[in-house]
Amino acid sequence: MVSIDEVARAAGVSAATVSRALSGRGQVSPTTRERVSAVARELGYTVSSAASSLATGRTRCIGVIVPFIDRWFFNSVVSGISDALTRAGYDLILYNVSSDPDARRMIFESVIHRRRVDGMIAVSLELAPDEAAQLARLDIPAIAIGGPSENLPALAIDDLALGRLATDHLVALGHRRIAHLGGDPAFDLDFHIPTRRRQGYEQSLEAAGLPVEPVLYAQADFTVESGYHAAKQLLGRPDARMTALFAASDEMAIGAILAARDLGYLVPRDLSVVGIDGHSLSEFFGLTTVDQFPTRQGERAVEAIVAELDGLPMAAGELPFELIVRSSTAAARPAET
Amino acid sequence: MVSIDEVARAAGVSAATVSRALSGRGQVSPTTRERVSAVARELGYTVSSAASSLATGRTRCIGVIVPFIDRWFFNSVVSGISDALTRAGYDLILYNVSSDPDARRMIFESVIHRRRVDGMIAVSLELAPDEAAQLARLDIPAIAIGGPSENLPALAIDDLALGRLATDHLVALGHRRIAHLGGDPAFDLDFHIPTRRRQGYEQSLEAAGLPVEPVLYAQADFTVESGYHAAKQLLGRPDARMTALFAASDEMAIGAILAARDLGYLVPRDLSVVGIDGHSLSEFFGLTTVDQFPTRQGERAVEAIVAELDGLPMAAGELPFELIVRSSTAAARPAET
DNA sequence: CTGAAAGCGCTAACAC
DNA sequence: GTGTTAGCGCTTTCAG
Repeated sequence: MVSIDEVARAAGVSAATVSRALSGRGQVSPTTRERVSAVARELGYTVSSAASSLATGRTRCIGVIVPFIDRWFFNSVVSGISDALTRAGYDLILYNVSSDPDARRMIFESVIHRRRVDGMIAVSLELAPDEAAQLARLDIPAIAIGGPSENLPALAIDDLALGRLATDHLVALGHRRIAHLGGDPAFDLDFHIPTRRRQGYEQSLEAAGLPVEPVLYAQADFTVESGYHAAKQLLGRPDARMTALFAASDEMAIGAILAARDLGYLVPRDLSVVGIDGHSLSEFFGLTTVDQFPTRQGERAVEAIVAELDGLPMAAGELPFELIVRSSTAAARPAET
Repeated sequence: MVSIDEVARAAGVSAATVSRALSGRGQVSPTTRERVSAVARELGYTVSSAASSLATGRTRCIGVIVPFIDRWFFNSVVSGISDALTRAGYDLILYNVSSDPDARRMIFESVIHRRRVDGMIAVSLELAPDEAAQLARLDIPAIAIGGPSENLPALAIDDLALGRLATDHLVALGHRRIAHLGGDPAFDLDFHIPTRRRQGYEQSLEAAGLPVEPVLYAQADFTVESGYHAAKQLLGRPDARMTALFAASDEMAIGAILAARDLGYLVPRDLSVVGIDGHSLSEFFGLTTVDQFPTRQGERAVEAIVAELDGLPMAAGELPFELIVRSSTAAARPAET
């Protein structure tokens, strides 16, 4: 591997000049810069990140912690993060804490402490107080995506408003018996997303003067399959008689659409369905959804971290979302209202 | 940040001893090791990866290059890689070359040259000769997942055999008119996967003495949506009259199942459908598929790289696959054979 | 078994 | 503008 000294010798300058010429920091005459660049290119020289990091204290790496990498929402966010980091000239170290709790502890206790990253992004991960403390000890900028966090500045999505918007849409269409497919609150690590969306649903009903009925509520685990089964249960209850359903995720909503079909119900004639996410499959299924632009969320997080690293104030804040109306929702039929 | 010297001073030994005690390399008396560990823990000391890398020449990082991170197959592989690397004590740097060609060039020309990684895994990425050359110049172990590569040792999946197995299954069920949903060969970057699977399909037909008919072939882009549309076209052709369909990906197969349903066909009574992948949704749809265990593929790649880094010979080789029969395929009805 | 000392390859003051 | 000189924090001979 060719070192900076070889380049320096070949270009007839000192190592310091090579460093300045190539990094753009400090003054170098255009001629020298040109010559040094040429020599470096010719020799195939690239700085050693280790040496550079050691000297500067910067690694030009950002760590990203996710609970899963094989779920749509998370890999969409990571995709946005990845593109934004590449553009900003940073590498991305992926910490996937999913599998086992031991791995998670390891990561927080030692891995991230090797000072390998200049900043951290935690995606939909509610940190335990001691984990947040570990992060804080690193003394690098860190930001959470996915909900207000007590221990970290965050790009928060207002899940309450999301749930309210989705339900308001159904209410506005004249539906009075609106079911909700939520998540298991025990599985509520991720910023209480299921709970918040459910509360939004309830607020919307109450605002419309509609009762919140337990018979109109079912739990699933955010997947298509679980949504399918839960929706089938709901649709099968003789006492439910809903005309609309709000699922806390698009995947569950898709499951619900498939369940309705299998039971012989027509969507949206017999059942209006709305989801949350903006999942890549939602358009195909004609699903009305509240898009939360996960890729954009990742980009926003990168912007915030990079700004902070550049000495600007970290811009936390709210994340945008938008109701996308497609063909899975329609006005309640007069006979049923 | 506490340094090795502070630990050394606090423990009353030299920095060298601290290094030996903590790394496990070299001889240290049990007593000293114990004391040093205690002090280190107490002070919250962790080695600086930059300093360590500079001194040893090892980064304990593996680079992973993927064309997409937001597609099921790739994030499944990455998930496997990530878990295996965590277990092996390596960090994972993710290079997502999807977005734009400029980014791709950048990554190959300079990013990976900063010697930030000890090894590289390229997932389903056919490298251009110059890209492979860039990689080779790094002089670190590299391995490709996804098909035989001319420029890189590879964990290859035998896509020909995959296509043959899927088709053989349909043939064995007595089907004579078997359609194929393939991928766009122009989109064939990824080791000619669509082409190979199609060839396997054709081989199987020929072995069974069946003709290869263009009318039974359609192209899509591996997604549910494209599979849906292509299958609908195929099923609508008056001259096709197929009783079975082999799709080159599970997502397309799922699209085909949905298309058949929408046309009023019953799966598998009117149409048997088989896919390839072992997609997480395939079980839900009762899809018969050839599972290619992507998570396992990632693990295998890590094993190979780590072995090579430990001085053992790199174990390239073939990847396993398995036919999983579910409810989307059934024997051809006698009347139709 | 332990310590001293020489670097790993680069950057950042500080001179000139 | 450019070179000199110290390190950055760790590992690893080499002595003892």
